[in-house]
Amino acid sequence: MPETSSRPSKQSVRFIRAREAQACAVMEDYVEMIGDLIRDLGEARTADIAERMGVAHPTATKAITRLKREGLAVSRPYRGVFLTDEGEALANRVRARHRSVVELLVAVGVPRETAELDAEGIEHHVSDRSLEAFNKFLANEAKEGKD
Amino acid sequence: MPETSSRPSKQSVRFIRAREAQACAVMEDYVEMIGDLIRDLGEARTADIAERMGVAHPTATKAITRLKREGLAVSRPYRGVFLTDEGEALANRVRARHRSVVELLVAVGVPRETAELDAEGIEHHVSDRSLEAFNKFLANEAKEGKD
DNA sequence: ACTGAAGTATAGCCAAGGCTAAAAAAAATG
DNA sequence: CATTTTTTTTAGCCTTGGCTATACTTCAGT
Repeated sequence: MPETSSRPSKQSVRFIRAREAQACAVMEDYVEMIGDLIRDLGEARTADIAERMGVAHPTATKAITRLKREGLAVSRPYRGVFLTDEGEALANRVRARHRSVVELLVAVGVPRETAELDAEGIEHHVSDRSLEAFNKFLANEAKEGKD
Repeated sequence: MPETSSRPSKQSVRFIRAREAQACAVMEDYVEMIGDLIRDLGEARTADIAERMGVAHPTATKAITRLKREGLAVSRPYRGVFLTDEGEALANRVRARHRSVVELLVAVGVPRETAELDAEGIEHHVSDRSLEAFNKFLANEAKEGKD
């Protein structure tokens, strides 16, 4: 992995970071989706993955190949896809983060339906630091609502 | 064995939407950056654009080519880049949205520095609907803080 | 006015992530 | 048990957005 730049300017850091986050986004989405399918249907089939992700079947197959290469999933030809422990851990992290993002958006006044749509893109760029702040904010809201 | 394959997936919509938003993200970033450079330095040169975006010069050149094709910018070879009216309008929209996202993150408790970093990726997925909610929330915060 | 240093553009490579069309394997049906 | 239908994979193409190396302008300093 070659260094991106010998001396990144201060302004450039955030763009580089955003690009890195984006590079993980698709993998995160597939892993979460596979986790959902296994939970709901007992297995994740290529056709279902593709259909729910809104892509053509071959696109899903390619993504699964990358997932396997990254050690996040396993599968045998013409059989369902399953997550490794690492993949499952990622899926759970992603799912939790997704929920928090949706809830935060709703909490600040975004209509739930819009929140669900926007969260899909937003979530991949929410750092642990921001996520922590979101959860704290939500916990506080819940407490105040109770009084 | 539940027969699930006949059900058309509504979930795919949000992924398709997120992909569309992502496709605009790079263009939006370059347009905003060019606007900033023109404002700060009077012109936007390729080297400065590349340096601030954190990419190699040819990558910036390619992006500028796409911007010109989309009617967002104009330039003559070996000369600076300038925005069309459309490009300038986009830059202003993007800049305002960026500011709102940062302020919202700060308002819910994200440290300012983290907010600046995360906002860069998040902003491209914030719909007009969400943006409206953000601004309303911020205006309300400001008012309550004043009392 | 020349020459060398900056700055800019082009050529060509790569991987990701879309697509369609076609082949291959598995499953279902007569 | 053969045949058809469904599902999955493979092959091959495209664009985006990175990169390096090289070529071409422009500009500045003698």
